[in-house]
Amino acid sequence: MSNTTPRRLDDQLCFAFYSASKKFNHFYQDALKPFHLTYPQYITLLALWETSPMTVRELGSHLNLDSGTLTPLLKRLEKQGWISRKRSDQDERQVNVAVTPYALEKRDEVYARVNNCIDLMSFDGVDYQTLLAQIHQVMGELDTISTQDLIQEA
Amino acid sequence: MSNTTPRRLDDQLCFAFYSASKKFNHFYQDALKPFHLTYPQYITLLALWETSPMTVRELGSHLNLDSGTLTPLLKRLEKQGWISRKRSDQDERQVNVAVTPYALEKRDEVYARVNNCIDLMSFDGVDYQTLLAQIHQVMGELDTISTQDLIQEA
DNA sequence: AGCAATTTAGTTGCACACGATTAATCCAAT
DNA sequence: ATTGGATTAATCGTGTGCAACTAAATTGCT
Repeated sequence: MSNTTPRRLDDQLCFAFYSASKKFNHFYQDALKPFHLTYPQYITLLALWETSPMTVRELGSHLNLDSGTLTPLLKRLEKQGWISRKRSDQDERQVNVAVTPYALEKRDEVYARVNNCIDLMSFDGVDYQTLLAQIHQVMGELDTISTQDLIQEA
Repeated sequence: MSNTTPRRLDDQLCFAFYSASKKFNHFYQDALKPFHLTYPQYITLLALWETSPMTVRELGSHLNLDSGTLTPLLKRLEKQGWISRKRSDQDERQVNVAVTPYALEKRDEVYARVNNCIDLMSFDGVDYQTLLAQIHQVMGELDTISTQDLIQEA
């Protein structure tokens, strides 16, 4: 109850992630412009190029997105011909999402475009693995904080 | 044109920022629940607690947000009594955004709540300054890539 | 078998985020 | 003094992101 100084550093850490995420999003938006894909749509396709078909739930647990986000996103991808959605015969609650032949045909082109754009960057002073590990550690820490902990002092 | 392998590592870096940003957002959403503030609203107030008044443009350049995002956000903050919006007399194009007495009164309480929630985390294995520096370096690299570079090979 | 609890995807409502456009205002150069 | 260009905030349209809820289907328990 005594600490009334803004945590500049911690705020900066969150703000850094917030800003970096937006910048990356913008970067991919430009890189993927030839395909009319957004970053969330791109990572959805990435997951499906690796494993297809997947149910909406499986996709969601890979991408950390719920059906409220995925359903409209998948409808847009379907409309543009990248994926198909079909209710499972075995369990009619599930919807199987699969890449289309068009998506398979375009896959290498998308990979090449993204790789070429990434090549424009030079991560010289960046220790890639350490950075990734630290981010994961921060995320792990965020996961350990339960909503309960936060609520109890509200 | 030859590299058709997905850049798992780079995708992972972007995805790590993307995921961490969402987790942080959720963390602050919970922490700020007693005040009915979102994270973007909170950083807007942080900026204004430091400098008030500011024009929408000045706020936007601090937070990297444009008027399309800020105008509705500021209207919500105004409606809830945190800020005031008044068109400048000197230059009627500008709108001066200022914290209200209510916001000043609540400031320390918000700081304390955020600090208490951050205290729940332990950034043990994390070298805070190095992490921040690396994130800034990545952001700097993203800034150097101009849209032109990305467009030319589209 | 029958029914309650669970699971799944979809829907709704709200809040960003941003590109593109618009309207009002200011400024600068004639 | 006018006017053309620049600046500023607001607006519009699209696309997430998520909490809360709904409807349908499945599972589990007796």
